[in-house]
Amino acid sequence: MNYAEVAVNSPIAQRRSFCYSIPPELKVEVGQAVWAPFGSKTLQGVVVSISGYPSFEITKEIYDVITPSSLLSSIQVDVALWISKHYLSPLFEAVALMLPPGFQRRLVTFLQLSSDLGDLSQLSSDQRQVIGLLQDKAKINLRELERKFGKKKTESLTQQLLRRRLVVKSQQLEGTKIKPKLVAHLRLRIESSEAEAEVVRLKATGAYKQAAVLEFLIQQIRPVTLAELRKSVDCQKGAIESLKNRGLVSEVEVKVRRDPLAHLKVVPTSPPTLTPSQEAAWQKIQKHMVQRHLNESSVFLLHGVTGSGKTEIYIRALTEIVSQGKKGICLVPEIALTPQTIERFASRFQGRVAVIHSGLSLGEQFDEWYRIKEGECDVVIGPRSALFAPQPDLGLIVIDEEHEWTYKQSDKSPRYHTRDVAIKLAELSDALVILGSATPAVETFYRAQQGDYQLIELKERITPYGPSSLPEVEVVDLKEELKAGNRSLFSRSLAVAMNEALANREQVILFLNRRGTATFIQCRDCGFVFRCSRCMAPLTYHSTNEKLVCHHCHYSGPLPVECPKCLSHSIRFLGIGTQRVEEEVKHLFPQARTIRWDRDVTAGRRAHEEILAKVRDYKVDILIGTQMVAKGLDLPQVTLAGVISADTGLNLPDFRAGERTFQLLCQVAGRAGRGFSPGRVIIQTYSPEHYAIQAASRHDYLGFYATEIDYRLKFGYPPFSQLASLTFSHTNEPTCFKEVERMLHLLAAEKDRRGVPNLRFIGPVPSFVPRVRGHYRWQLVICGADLDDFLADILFPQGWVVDIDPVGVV
DNA sequence: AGCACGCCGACT
DNA sequence: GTCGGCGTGCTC
Repeated sequence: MNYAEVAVNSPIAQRRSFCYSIPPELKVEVGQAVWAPFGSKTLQGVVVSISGYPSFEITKEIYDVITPSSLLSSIQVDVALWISKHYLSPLFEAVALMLPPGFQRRLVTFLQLSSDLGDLSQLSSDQRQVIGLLQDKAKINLRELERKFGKKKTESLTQQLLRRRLVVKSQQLEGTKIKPKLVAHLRLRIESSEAEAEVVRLKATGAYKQAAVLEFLIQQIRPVTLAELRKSVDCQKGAIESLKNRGLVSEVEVKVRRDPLAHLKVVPTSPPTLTPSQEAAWQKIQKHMVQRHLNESSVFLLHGVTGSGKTEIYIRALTEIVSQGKKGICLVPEIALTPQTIERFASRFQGRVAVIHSGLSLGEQFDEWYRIKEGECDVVIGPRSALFAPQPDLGLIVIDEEHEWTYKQSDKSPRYHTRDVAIKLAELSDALVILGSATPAVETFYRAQQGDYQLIELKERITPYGPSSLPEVEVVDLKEELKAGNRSLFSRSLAVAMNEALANREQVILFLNRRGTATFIQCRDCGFVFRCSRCMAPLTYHSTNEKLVCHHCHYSGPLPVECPKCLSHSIRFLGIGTQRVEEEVKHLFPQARTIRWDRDVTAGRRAHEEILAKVRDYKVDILIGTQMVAKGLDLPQVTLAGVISADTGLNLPDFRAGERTFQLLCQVAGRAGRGFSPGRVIIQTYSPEHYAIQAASRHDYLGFYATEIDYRLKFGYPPFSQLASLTFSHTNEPTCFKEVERMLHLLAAEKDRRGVPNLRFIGPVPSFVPRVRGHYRWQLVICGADLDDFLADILFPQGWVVDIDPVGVV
């Protein structure tokens, strides 16, 4: 008898697997999806290991397999186990990252009348109503009753009726959400020689249309769709019908692939010639790819400024791995997953590219998943989730813009970091990793300096017009502007530069860092800040509908006329939004055509594309936007980039604030001057002496890194330690605080008991957003050398969110 | 999350 | 006495 360790889809299973015996008639392997009895239900699960001995005294039998073969490779299973262990996430959630789209199906509970209806007297009116409903419908979904009576009420009602044996419960599996797409195709039902004879006969009787259809089908090797037929043959439905009726052709349902790239016009391109600096970088990587040296790291950090041609190196490396009979995954930030990027890869790996992103329909995702699993894709390209594509024979993982914070999944469990999981996956697959960035994360660069990764520099910047230097950056001190009596959003330098650019018919980007407190509203007299009553987050003013909006819970309310605290009417919009900037631009430069690019404007799916096209086609002079404009845009005509205020991000209570600001400013600086004319960048700030701003103005990554790493060492922050953020949320604030205190004492006691050195606790403090949807949030941060072992046995009750290696506000 | 078991109040 | 309330504990 064999036994399987199964990760079951139950919230109580948490980080454990459960042991089941494998009935002899079932063929079960690691990575396979199975139905397993669990308590009173049957749940979906995935086999994580198989052994000849049970790990539990009383085991139940696996009920059935869900799929005939494995869905996850054994390497993927190992990665899931690692994710669950390292990020303290439920095992099934880690496994679920790698399951095909739409895999998870729930059990639906139904209620129906029992066969012998007993005593119906002495029932309450609600109970009688339920019986009445069941008499009408025979079977009723418990969810429907919940909608009618509410959750609590339904529970007691059903329990009463069940106990009286008036009704019985039954469970049924929710229908599949996705099916392979079937399309009607036409094919010949007779031999082609017979069909030829038929054509002659049809023509003789004057049925030219039918004859034409038949002639067309004779030439086809495989069944064709009606649409394909109509492209070549002009025919009506009647002609096809009569051919079908006479048994000459038949209609068959053929499985077709929903192809997300179908609309792209992909022209095959040949590799461009590399610049000398690209060539040098590529030689180093290629040498390692062709002949691996065991003492050299298989992780590369490709450090190259914006526009230095990193993408071409990725493509060369992917091509090389494909030529070795292996496959690759290329991860890009979601925002960079534009049609241009996809086209570029698609044209180099003709028909062998799979794209995964949130914009795809579930059906498209499903089809891509199985196409990848079948080994039909040399390269999978997508955002962080593409790392879990079922790519067989994985040889290379590329992570572009490695420092991007969106590579960390923070909003839901598992709270994994794509870079760290990718390195783990590569290690288990014996694959290579290329991390690329103009501004590598401090942790990454540190590891490269330590020799854990191979550092490859790409120094030269190239544009479509040849090599170019980085734009000249001017830092403007806003304190000086105030002294000079300039109260406008634009410093004198920026205003002059904008005027010049507009006069030369050149384009301008205005960048706004809107994180933190950029758009709040304050009373001028008493300093009262308008906040959301549910979340305590500062409210944002939207001039389009003259309303205040909470960006956390989407509360929306009218604009107040007076301060609720001091009744003053001097209410002022502090901080700046893109709307405010646009208004001021329109006021100062009435002739300029402006466009805003932020989350509010780009609600639609194609909005990004439309805005980009407008800028490309010179329909716009000034582009105003938030973080989004800084990322991945290649707009050759832009010669001036202005940062309205570099400070907002600097003042966040986060040890990475400096790093984040530096990265953003470098990205903005990289936007200007990618074309013909040299670019120019103006950074406005109240702290011009700050090292992040100074270094960014000199395009000096190494200078920034040197200062930053000293600071990290001095305060014991990563990479010299590991962090974990523990957040507890509760509707009652004292309860919330007490629980966090309790946890702190528990952890401190555990630290002493085990004698763990170099472990410190920060907090308890209210979270950066102290209240969300009526829940108070308190936070505890742990900083230590190795948190995996320390946290492994700590029990976190309901309401705790544990984020290992967090990014963002810590 | 559900469902069992188990221990106390309002009834036949 | 019993029916039925919901507190505690378990699910391979």
